[in-house]
Amino acid sequence: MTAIPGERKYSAIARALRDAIARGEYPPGSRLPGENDLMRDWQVARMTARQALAVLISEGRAEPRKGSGVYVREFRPVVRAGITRLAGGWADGRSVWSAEIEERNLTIDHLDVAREEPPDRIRILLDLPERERDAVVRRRRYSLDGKPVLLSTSWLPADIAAGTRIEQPDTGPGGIYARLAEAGHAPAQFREDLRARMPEPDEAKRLELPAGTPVVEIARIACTDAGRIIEVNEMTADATAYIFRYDFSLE
Amino acid sequence: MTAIPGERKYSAIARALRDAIARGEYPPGSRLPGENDLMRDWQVARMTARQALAVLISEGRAEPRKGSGVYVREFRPVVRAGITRLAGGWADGRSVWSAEIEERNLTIDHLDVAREEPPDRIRILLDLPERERDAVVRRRRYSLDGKPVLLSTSWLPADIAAGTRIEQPDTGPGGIYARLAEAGHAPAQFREDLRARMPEPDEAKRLELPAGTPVVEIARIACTDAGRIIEVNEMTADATAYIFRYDFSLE
DNA sequence: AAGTGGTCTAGACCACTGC
DNA sequence: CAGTGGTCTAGACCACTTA
Repeated sequence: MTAIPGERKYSAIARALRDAIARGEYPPGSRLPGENDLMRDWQVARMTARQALAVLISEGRAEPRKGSGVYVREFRPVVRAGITRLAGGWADGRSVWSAEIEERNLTIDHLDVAREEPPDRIRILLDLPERERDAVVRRRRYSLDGKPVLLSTSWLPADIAAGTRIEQPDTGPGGIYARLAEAGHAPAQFREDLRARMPEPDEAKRLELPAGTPVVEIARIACTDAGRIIEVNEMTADATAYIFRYDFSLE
Repeated sequence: MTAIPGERKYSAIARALRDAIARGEYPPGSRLPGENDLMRDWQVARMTARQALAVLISEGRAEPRKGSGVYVREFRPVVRAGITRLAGGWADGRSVWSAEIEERNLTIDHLDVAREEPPDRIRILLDLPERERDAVVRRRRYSLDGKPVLLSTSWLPADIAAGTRIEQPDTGPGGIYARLAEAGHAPAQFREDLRARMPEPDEAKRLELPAGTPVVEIARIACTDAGRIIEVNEMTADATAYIFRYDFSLE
């Protein structure tokens, strides 16, 4: 414990805990000293001990569980491959981060399909005609080993998707892109825009996110050869659950 | 102000402020009611008012300035195109988010080049020989309109890069990739792995991040046709400053 | 039933900002 | 110099988890 002149009490406590975690004294999943422990060990008031723990929580290093304690968080991300179009010669699995090789159980939790008038930003992209402002919307929630990790909302023009298997829960082999191709609107180009931010309160609830967990928002646009946008898919992912991978080769 | 049964005081205050921001009552950059205002208006103790403001701050919606007030945050991201290999027909600028069209001033703040022994994860990827464990490392900091937004650390094998213009601050036209190509190690494939997390304390300092700001970590690997990894670039970006864009076409 | 974190009060002093 | 957010104390009651 090296003292830093002028350092705040809560900050010194937080730093001591952070260092102890880094040294492996509190492995992932283990319980940290609680408010009462810190009050006793450091001779501080309750709110000061709480503030120290709040630092680690907001850094995403610890997770409070009501009535139980504050625990060191575990990170076990899966790789989501955004592009997989490799010319070979690329040794797979090469990553700076310890990626998950073992099998994980990624399932679809919730699925509903409807016809709705989309929000403005979607309507403009899909270029919906005046007489038909509705679109087909597919909403999904994905869970990884039982924990929700991804919310996905996919919009398609009704004049293409309505009445097809795209409006069924099970879209058949090849999914919606195969169905779009059969309907003469084969997707040819994709764009994914990513950004990270802190979650909205309702996203935090639906993804069961502890404090200090950002989300990654992905907007995927699919486009035909003719330049028509045939799908807009907005996704919100638990940032701690995913590594987003993009591979590309020159020629 | 709709009451929610059982809702906590701080939560109700936070929700009221959040809704007021959403309604435009407090535009980006404006000052929110302070601790003293909230204590008076809601008849609560100081810590309760603080907690309400802390909710908005940790959500990334507000930013405290010592001695001045709590302010609504502004978001003006730029688009970073990870891949730009378009077959045409793609109407550019199509995005779900209001992207920045206007010119922004992205500059390199800091730049230093050195020869160092890299950390293990890098050494393994670069497959450095036993007799030469050093690598050439280029560290950069980028600022957008004067605010630091990106830290970049690029590692290259010394047996390729040492003594070349890659070790100069100015690498010449085409940058390091052109120099690598001239040396017979043209990059042919790239991989970018992205993940979002809360910043380390020193990253928060170097990027001048207010609380509630995640960072995006990007690990970029460049590889020759022969399958040799010739560069590993680790970047840390202010998540509020960037939209990461990946375009790709089938065939 | 004991221990835990979550909320809340009513004070206090400090450093910093902006007029 | 007045107002602001930042830190800190010493209490209190509550809902929840765990044994």
